[in-house]
Amino acid sequence: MEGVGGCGQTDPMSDETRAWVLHVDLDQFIAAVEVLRRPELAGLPLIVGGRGEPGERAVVSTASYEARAFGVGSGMPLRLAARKVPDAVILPVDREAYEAASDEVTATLRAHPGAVVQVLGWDEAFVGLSVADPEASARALQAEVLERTRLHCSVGIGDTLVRAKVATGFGKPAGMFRLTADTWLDVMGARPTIDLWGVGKKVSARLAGLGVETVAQLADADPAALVAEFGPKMGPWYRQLGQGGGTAVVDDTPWVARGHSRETTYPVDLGERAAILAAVDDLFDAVWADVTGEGRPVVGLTLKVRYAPFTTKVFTKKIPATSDRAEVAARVRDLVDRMEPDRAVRLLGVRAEMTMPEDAREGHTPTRGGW
DNA sequence: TCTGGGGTCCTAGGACCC
DNA sequence: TCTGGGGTCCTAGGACCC
Repeated sequence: MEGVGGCGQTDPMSDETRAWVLHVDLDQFIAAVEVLRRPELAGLPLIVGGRGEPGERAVVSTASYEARAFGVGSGMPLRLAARKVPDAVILPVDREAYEAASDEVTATLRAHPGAVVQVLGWDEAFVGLSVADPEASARALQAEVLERTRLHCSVGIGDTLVRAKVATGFGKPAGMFRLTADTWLDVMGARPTIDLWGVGKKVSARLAGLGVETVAQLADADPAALVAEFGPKMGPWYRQLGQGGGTAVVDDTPWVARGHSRETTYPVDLGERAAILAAVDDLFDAVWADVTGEGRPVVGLTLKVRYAPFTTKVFTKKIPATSDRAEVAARVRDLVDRMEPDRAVRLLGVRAEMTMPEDAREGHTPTRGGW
């Protein structure tokens, strides 16, 4: 991969064919899907979240640009968002509609000649391509997605997954941006570490405690200090992240879920044990349906409890692999018995972990989250 | 402001074994 | 006797992502 006859410098506009990572990210995905099926909403402040009731215990999934202008963003309590934008159109989350639109986009990307596609979520994917002109490929992908789904997307172009993912932010909306080893520190070096994919509030604060404030400082941080603070895996990983490094290989291994879960925040806190047991049974029914759909035995269970107002406890239990519903239900009941009695419950969650097939996602990218 | 739901992966500490 | 060291498994908690 060294430049043939090169003198150490690579021409950023070289016409040499090489492997590129393109990160395709749909703009305002959920709001855009809603506008497609209800064109009269175009141009209105639109908020999607929960069951679409402004007073409920829920948060904003997506806000349109018009609503964002009022200071509404993802993750904000729906109640607060409704107060900020009294005229907003508030819609319930419609997972099936978004999944259907998402599948269309994925199919479009996969149909692109030579594309290796790794889906990250409803509205984004990595596309691996060996080409000479990645911007031309990005334009082509945008046109193909727009033609088939009427949705706009932005594209980040990089020589690693991390650089492609970060680049996308500079291409929004509906544009593209290239970020490589040559340009990474020029563009990102002076920015705070929290701008990195995988660094949140807690980690950026701990980094600041080590005197590491910027991406450039993280890229050059003392490896031993990072290991001491974050452990043998995450320490080296954060340093590499500061350099925009990591894998350049887009992995299209089919997704295999490790588990399934359901959780519910109740509009009114649960007090009676009978009500709690009934609620856990409902959650378990839904989880069991997902698990049996996979056809793999259950090997672990988790019960999540939020006692009002906001103390969360998690109880976990490994169990011998089984596909016997009554058996698993009995183990769930064991976990319920660990709950503190006589405490009001605001949230309950049930999760089941399944056996993993051999070699599934083996050696996959050390990134975390829903992908 | 008062905090959803569905995921993944990492780390620390204790138990247990050799 | 009054003390090792390593490995593995399990549980609980934390952090992050979309």
